[in-house]
Amino acid sequence: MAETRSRSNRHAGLEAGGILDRAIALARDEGADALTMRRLAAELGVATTSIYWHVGNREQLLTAMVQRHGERLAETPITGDTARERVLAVARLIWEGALADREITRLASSHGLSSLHAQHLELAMARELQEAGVVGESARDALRAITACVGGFIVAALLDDALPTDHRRTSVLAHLEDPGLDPTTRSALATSSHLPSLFDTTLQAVVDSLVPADLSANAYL
Amino acid sequence: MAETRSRSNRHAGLEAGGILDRAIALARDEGADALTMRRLAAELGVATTSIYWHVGNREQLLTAMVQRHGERLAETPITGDTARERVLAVARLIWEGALADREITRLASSHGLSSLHAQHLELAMARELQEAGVVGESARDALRAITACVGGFIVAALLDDALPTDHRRTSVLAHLEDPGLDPTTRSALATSSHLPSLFDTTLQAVVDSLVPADLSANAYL
DNA sequence: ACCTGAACACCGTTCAAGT
DNA sequence: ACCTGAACACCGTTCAAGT
Repeated sequence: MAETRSRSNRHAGLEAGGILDRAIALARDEGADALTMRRLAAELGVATTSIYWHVGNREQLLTAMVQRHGERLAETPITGDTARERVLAVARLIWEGALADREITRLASSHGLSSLHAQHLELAMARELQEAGVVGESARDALRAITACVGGFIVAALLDDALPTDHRRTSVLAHLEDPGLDPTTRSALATSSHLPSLFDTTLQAVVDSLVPADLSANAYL
Repeated sequence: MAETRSRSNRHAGLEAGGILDRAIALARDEGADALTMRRLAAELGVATTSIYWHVGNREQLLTAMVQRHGERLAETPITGDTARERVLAVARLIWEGALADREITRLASSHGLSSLHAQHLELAMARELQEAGVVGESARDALRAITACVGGFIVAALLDDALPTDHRRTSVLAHLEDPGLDPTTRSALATSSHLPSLFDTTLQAVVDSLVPADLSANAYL
């Protein structure tokens, strides 16, 4: 589909890294569904089976892609004055990173690879939690709860742009007849929330309930 | 695979409802992946193409399945003394319902049908929010935030039993070398959280941040 | 070591044809 | 109106064979 391929590719110069980058680009540009073994091979100008030699089967390909993409997400530095703020900042980074490359996120989430995708950012969050005085099982639980909520908001956001100006609107609830439901609520359900700010206030509440307030507010001084 | 089929099925007595129930049972018993058009047809003792006549293509089949299953989930009565408690009770119902038939939930979530799945329970939550004095855009946002977090916990729980005693443990974080990370945290990360209680405390915090405390505590008196 | 084409066992979907 | 079989255009994967 993209490159011309010489009749006999005795040594095509393929390497795992290049294949993964092509796969990531293909999924990002043409959608997660476009990433088939055959299509990717065509994009690389190579026989389908060559991919198997370098990166293995489809599941292994997806895993390596998500892993690679996730490492890049964790390169952004974390800002914030208190450790508590930095915990929230990492949550925001996971959210923004996932939404920046939605197709990769979609791929990860539909194959149970979301935690692998956010792996490195979760480690950063573990460090900030520790700075905030949360360690051991509390840290594990806090991490689990925060990332669960972040993940939930991410899939909510992905669903929102899946049905853009579709008839069955943002909330399926909108057209479910119900007496007794306040008419202002009813009409509000037909509109969409501003997810980024809703994300912020909600995650704030979750973090506040899990990490103690002051303690190490100035741990760096 | 299941029934014998008479050579000429001039009138097999198929109806949409029966097909959907079979499909739900098949997915629940043999896993979401087992639900193919061909397999379902075999289960019904009918030609593959018959399904298309009654319920349409695969996407329409899945939508109708999830819809039907979701209606049944909403039959459980909601308990709780205050409206606030009942909001939380509905959240727990969504969580428990999703986990009771994981394969259906998996099917719904991987096809962007989660909100359709929880549709009726979300309506119930909207009613309880209203009882708690939350209406209009606040209700819409509260609903959105709560269901996002609930959804996040659900996929977290689904992932947990996807890798049961696998080597790459509950948290992929466990084997990510990091100096500076507290050893108690490090070893805690290799164990799994008790999700049900973590769900409760977290959702409690989310609900508390979104619905006012007293107001209609005894709205029923 | 690296890459190929052929082949296998699946998919979802369409459609003309039967009763 | 309801149901069928054949056919089409895809999949992922294996494997013997080439260089």
